Amino acid sequence: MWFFSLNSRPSQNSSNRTSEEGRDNVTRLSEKREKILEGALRVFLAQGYSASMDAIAAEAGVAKQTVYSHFKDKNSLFAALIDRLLDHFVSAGLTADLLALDARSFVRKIAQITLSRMDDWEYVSLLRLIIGESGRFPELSELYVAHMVKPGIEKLAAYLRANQQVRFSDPEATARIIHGALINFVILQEVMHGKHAMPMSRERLINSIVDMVLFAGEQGKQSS
Amino acid sequence: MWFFSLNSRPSQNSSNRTSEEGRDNVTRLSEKREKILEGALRVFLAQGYSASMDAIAAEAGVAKQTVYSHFKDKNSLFAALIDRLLDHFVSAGLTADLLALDARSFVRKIAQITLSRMDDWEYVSLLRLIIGESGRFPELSELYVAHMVKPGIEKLAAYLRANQQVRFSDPEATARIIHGALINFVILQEVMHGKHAMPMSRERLINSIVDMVLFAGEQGKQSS
DNA sequence: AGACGGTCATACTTACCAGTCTAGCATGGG
DNA sequence: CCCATGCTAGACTGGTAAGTATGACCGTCT
Repeated sequence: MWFFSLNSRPSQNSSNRTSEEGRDNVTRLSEKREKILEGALRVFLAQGYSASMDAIAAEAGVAKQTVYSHFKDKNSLFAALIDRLLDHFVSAGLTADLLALDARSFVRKIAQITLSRMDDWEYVSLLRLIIGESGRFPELSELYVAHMVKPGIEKLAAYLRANQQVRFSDPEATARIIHGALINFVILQEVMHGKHAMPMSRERLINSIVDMVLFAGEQGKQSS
Repeated sequence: MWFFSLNSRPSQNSSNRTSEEGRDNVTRLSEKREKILEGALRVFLAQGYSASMDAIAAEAGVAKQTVYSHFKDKNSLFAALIDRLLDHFVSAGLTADLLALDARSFVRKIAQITLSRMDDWEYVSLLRLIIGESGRFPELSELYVAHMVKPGIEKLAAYLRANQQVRFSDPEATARIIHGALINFVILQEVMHGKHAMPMSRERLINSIVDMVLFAGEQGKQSS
């Protein structure tokens, strides 16, 4: 039905910004576009795809016509926003310096980073939105999987596989278990509002994950 | 805003079915109600809460007025349906005979049961619906957590805690890890359509979970 | 000054949807 | 036979939303 870009990055519009001197003009153009995207972000994340274009325009402090002059229709705006959000959260992935850590610290750090997103209203709402719309907009969740989940799990698996201290019999599956335990904690506690019904501290979960993974990895070794 | 029942179980309607001889009448009443609920099930699960009452009536093969004669409004119908669905899936929980199994078989069995629901379109759609509407209808996800997740995790934790063969340092957290790894697998593969982008067999995940949990549990013991 | 382009407010068109209303049809019980 | 009850089809009301159209405003470039 429709299509998400990502990868195809026209930066702003396909308009010709050859000379840097057109800055004044282009800047103002981008400013509106930016305001629209920020308004759309708040409204879409709060109300889901059913949010009205009037509400978005109002939230952005912009006339509805302006929204339609920057984005073809609702789908385009939505797609542009999701692209942007995925881009944003993808950049906050695991960096090179983590790879130098020992296995125990590495897993702990990954877990802490993943769970720290629980506090990010935008992340929690994005998760809810993507899962919720995954029926109507499969491309959306596929994009999420391809750009956020798959790379994350693969990097984690690659680390586990390459690690010399500990031998993992199935690094890919182990990576999925770690990722699943963490993301599901976010979904359960924040997305599904389970933190009151079944509270648990992040540290407690992290400690258990670290212990479990490390013990499992030591199956062939003798270590205290 | 509105309210889900569950617990208040009027079985069918609160109507008096004292004598089995009123069957003819009541049966026909229930038949319509049943048809409506089945239609609503298909349409709500496929399209989300935004599905139209006309579509539901059409799918149920029933006049719209009939829908409104059995259910006050859209919310009531939706609530009744969710109650019904939660009821249905809750009953398929872990039974007593599982508790007799040794730890390894127990965890494996739990995992198999949980993952077997991946094939159930209704379950996958319900998961998507509940998460997706958890912003607009927090009661919905809280009900899900209270009636399906919490009991499941608590039973699992209770088994782990009581188990004599293996010592778990934190059974509750361990139960959450197992549950998270499993449910997240369902969400990733089926709800978010990730099975093509990142395929993995259930058996492989189950084996890793079982190994991981059992090794972790053996930390204080010497067993092959 | 005049043309242009982006923006704004507002109104409009078209479509959909929740919930109601009406009038007719079928059946079963008195 | 008649009436009550549940059902049906379809029209209707009121409200909301996507997307378009209009006309006015304003800074910039020529």
